Amino acid sequence: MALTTEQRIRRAAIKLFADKGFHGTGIRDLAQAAKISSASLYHYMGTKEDLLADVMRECLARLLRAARGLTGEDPRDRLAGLVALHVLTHATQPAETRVVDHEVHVLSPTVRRRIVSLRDEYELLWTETISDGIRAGVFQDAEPVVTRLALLDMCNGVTRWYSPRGPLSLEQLATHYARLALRMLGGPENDFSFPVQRAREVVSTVWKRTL
Amino acid sequence: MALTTEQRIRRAAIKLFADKGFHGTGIRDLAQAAKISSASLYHYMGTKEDLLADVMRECLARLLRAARGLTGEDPRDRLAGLVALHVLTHATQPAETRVVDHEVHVLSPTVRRRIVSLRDEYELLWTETISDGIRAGVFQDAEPVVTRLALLDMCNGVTRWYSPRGPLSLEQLATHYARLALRMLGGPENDFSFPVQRAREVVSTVWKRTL
Amino acid sequence: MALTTEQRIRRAAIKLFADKGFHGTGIRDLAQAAKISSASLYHYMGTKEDLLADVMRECLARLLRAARGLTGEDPRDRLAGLVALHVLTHATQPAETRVVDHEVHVLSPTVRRRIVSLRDEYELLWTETISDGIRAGVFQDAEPVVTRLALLDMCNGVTRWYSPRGPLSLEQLATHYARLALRMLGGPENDFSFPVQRAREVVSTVWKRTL
Amino acid sequence: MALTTEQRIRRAAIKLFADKGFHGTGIRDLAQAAKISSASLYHYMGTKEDLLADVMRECLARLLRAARGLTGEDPRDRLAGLVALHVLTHATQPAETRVVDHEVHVLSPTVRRRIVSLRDEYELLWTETISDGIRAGVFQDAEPVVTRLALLDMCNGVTRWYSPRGPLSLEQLATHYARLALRMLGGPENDFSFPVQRAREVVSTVWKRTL
DNA sequence: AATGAATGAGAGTTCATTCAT
DNA sequence: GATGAATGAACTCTCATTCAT
Repeated sequence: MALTTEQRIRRAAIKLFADKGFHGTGIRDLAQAAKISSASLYHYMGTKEDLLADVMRECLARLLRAARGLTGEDPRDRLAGLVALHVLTHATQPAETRVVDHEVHVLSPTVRRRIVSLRDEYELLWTETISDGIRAGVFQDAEPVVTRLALLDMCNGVTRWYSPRGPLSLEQLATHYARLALRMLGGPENDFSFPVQRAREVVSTVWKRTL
Repeated sequence: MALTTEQRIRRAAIKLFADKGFHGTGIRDLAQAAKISSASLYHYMGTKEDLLADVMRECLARLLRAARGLTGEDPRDRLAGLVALHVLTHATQPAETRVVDHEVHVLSPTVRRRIVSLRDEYELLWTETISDGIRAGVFQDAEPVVTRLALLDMCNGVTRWYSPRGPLSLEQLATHYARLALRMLGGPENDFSFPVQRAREVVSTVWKRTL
Repeated sequence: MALTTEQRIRRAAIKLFADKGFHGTGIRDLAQAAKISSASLYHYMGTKEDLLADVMRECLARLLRAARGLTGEDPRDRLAGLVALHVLTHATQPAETRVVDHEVHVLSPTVRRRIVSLRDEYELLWTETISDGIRAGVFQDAEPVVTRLALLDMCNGVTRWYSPRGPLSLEQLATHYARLALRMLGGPENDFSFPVQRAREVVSTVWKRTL
Repeated sequence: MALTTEQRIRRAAIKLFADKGFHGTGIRDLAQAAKISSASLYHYMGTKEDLLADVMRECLARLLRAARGLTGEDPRDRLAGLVALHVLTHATQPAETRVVDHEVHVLSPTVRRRIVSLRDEYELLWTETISDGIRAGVFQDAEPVVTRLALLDMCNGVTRWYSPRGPLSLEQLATHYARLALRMLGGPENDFSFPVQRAREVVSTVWKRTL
């Protein structure tokens, strides 16, 4: 049940990149945290940038998979689900999400493109949901593109401050954010039947396997 | 009217720290961008960290000054004003705000404390405004602390994507965000009389002098 | 039989610190003299100061070990032995002794304390020997503390000028200094039976292994 | 009565070179201690090395002048005088003598030659005195050259440890060293009539004017 | 007489990475 | 599979010195 060397490296990378940033983390820091020599790191990874990209890719892939796992015909339910998923992911995987959200700019252009396109794929789900809602008349918003960005930025922020030891449970957090989102889109705030508990399970499943 | 050396250094620092991050920016990069030798940099600054802290301090001070310049009895107007100010600042000073928002973690504890306390002072204005609105019954929100964080995160995001060459004018942007904010706080979205134009002037004035 | 890298570094440090002083010796000088890159130096040492401290510690430890290896009941013989040992060490290991004698002041307080305490341990042997001699009535001296300092300073000087190609053999040098010391302490100059040859062997043994 | 700028610079140089060594003292340290800007330093001195050489030259010149001022037909008296003078100088001008004794090796060859030749001139007085004593039969020593070196090294050491707040007065110190010297040269220790008080006056006179 | 501004060179140290073992 | 050894390049920062004002 002990972690494999590869997993230890990824865990170390996530923690350190999240805490000190990519440029603030040295190869020796990684090696020490992963309990191997710095030379041995290079058996398991390409360059330091490759390690970062791998971590990002895997995290985004999981988020995307989770989001795709969401069903629901009603756009309000789908949006509430996306928000809950996103918020819960950021609340329970703060290190991973910090890396994904904050370190894109250090990637070289080629690598960055691949990561960003994954992110775009994910954001497309939000875009579609919002469009569907507007088309169906359940959302009112004059600037859906901007609102989508505002929603995502708002939800991303959770990674920076949420603490399970704080006053809010994960359920309360997710529910509150879902309400905020619906309000932002001009819908009655409680008009969604998405079971937040369901989002927790999805997040939990997707992140069960050690990265 | 040409920039002084000190100003060139600050401009260079803001641009480079914003683009490549603090750790991603070398002292030689700064020197080159400021068109002096790297040794000369040290005539005008202490350490690289001092330079970062100076920039952050000045930016936050200006934001705080602008926010304090806002008047308005009605909490809805005050909130709309804060949002407009924040969003316009992030839209028109993207480099400065990126540095302030993203590089706090590289500061050493002592320096960080001073910067964070400035930020706290600023956020207190938001907290008070929201409280006032709830007390006055014009806002409805069960989690005002969380909502304040959500609001700020949402507005911070603007720095990452807004482009004056995009479809939205600054006025439209600010107005839209003010509406979103009011919606989030359970108020009728158009129920504010804050003149966005006024916020533009404040921002413009505060940032007129070269940093 | 070739020197290891670690030994080459120590030899280089001793030679250069002795010739040009600690501050006068650059890390690149050390690297060049040790025939490795300056980055590689840091595989084998901590900081430049650590390297200096290591060298000093080892040299003092050897001197101390040699001095403790001296026997002799008669204080005159013991003093003659200490003088011979000290002088021969300074004559045959001029670089090492110069470093130990001249570079203490560059050490940071913490490190300095450790080095000085080693030196104090060594000087205690001299203090005890002089006290014994006075108590036994074979030495006459009104200021034994000062005289001990004078003796040590006198013997330290040898490192600066002795040359094996000069007119004095090591035996003559050691014998002469032993006589001077006994004269200083008011004893008949030839009244000691310490075999200088014995001191040579001790010194030789202690310094046989490459530092 | 305040010091001139030139004097402040010299005092600063002496103090700092003595405390931290030539290489350990920066031009900015000197400027700060002399209370002028580092650029202004260069109005009063040539290079940093020139400053060191000037200080050394002046110190040695004063020592030489003092030594030449000594009279006395009897070699014992003359030797006692030289020792007293040397020891008192080192006890009362510790910073100056430390610089002169410890920093010769940082001088470039050309400059060093001039300094060393001054030193040689001074040491010649010792050599002659010892020779005279041997020729006159009042000294017995088989290795007068070595003994002269031993004497000087012994006396130089005083600069490192003498404190006016210690148990020895300057008179006691000088008298003790004179005795040690005479013992080393095989003369009866008290067989000298040189008034140590006289040496104090000479030293005092020579160093009255601020360097 | 005095100095702020400026700099090329170099300081000690760490960087990510490679490779022989 | 693992690592000690090695390095060129780069790091932040300080050096002694010059010069226009």
